[in-house]
Amino acid sequence: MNERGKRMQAQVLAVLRSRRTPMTAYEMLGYLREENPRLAPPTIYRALAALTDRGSVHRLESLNAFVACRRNRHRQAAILSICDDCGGVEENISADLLKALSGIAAKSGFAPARHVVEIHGQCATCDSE
Amino acid sequence: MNERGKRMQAQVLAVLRSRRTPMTAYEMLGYLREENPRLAPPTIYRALAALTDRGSVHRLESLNAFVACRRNRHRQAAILSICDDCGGVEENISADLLKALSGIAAKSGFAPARHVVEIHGQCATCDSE
DNA sequence: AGAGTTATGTTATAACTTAACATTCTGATT
DNA sequence: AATCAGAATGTTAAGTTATAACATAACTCT
Repeated sequence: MNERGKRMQAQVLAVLRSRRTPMTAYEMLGYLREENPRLAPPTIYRALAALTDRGSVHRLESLNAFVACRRNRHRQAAILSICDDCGGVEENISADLLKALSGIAAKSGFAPARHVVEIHGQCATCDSE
Repeated sequence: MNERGKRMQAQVLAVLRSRRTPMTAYEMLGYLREENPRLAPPTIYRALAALTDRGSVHRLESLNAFVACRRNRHRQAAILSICDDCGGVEENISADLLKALSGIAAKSGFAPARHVVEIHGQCATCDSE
């Protein structure tokens, strides 16, 4: 990846970080177009692919949306708790749980490569309202 | 739900069951249109919504696709192992693991309501090839 | 500066999903 | 059996999410 690539990824990441709730690619596109009106979806998706590969961004499969990682540098899959009321996302890491999940899949010989763990519900704040 | 609704859901479920790999809504639509050419997406999506509510069908969030449930009548979330080579999906149930996941989320006061657990990788057959 | 690589720009379209309202079917009631 | 309310599908249209394919521009290295 070259300087230019990093710049684009940094911009996308900055937009994502400016919010604590998930954004869709098209929402990001909206923001970034204020500065660069010619920006097109593929560019965003390419930056997002790089960022998620790197672990700086998590893709929320059950929302088709993205959040910035708040616990940088963990290389494992995160357990993402998604508040269906406020949209907030909490990130948890648990090597043990991931291992347990892999174990269950592996009982039949399955070789796990990537985990998707998302929990929908209400965050502490919304739950107490 | 009335007789008519059941019929449509049964048809959709039958199509899904005829395959052991996931199908998208449009693939199902393709099949069902052979008999009923006027069938439109909303009808499929409505049937799928009912079937997933009921637990007869699982939605694969990370694929935007659906599979028939092979272990009927479990009310808990399934742990779905998805083979990225052959597309096969294995279903596992583990109340303990789900509870452990909920526990992790609950540490911060999060109230879990629905779990999404999908594991990508290679099934035993594909892994040994 | 020039060659080769890599990323973005651009256009177009594919793939997935739902909104909104019309119509038809169903099942209960009289 | 005729009517009617409710519930589901039919239909049209559009919204949303994602990618293919090729052109162009930027970057890196020598």
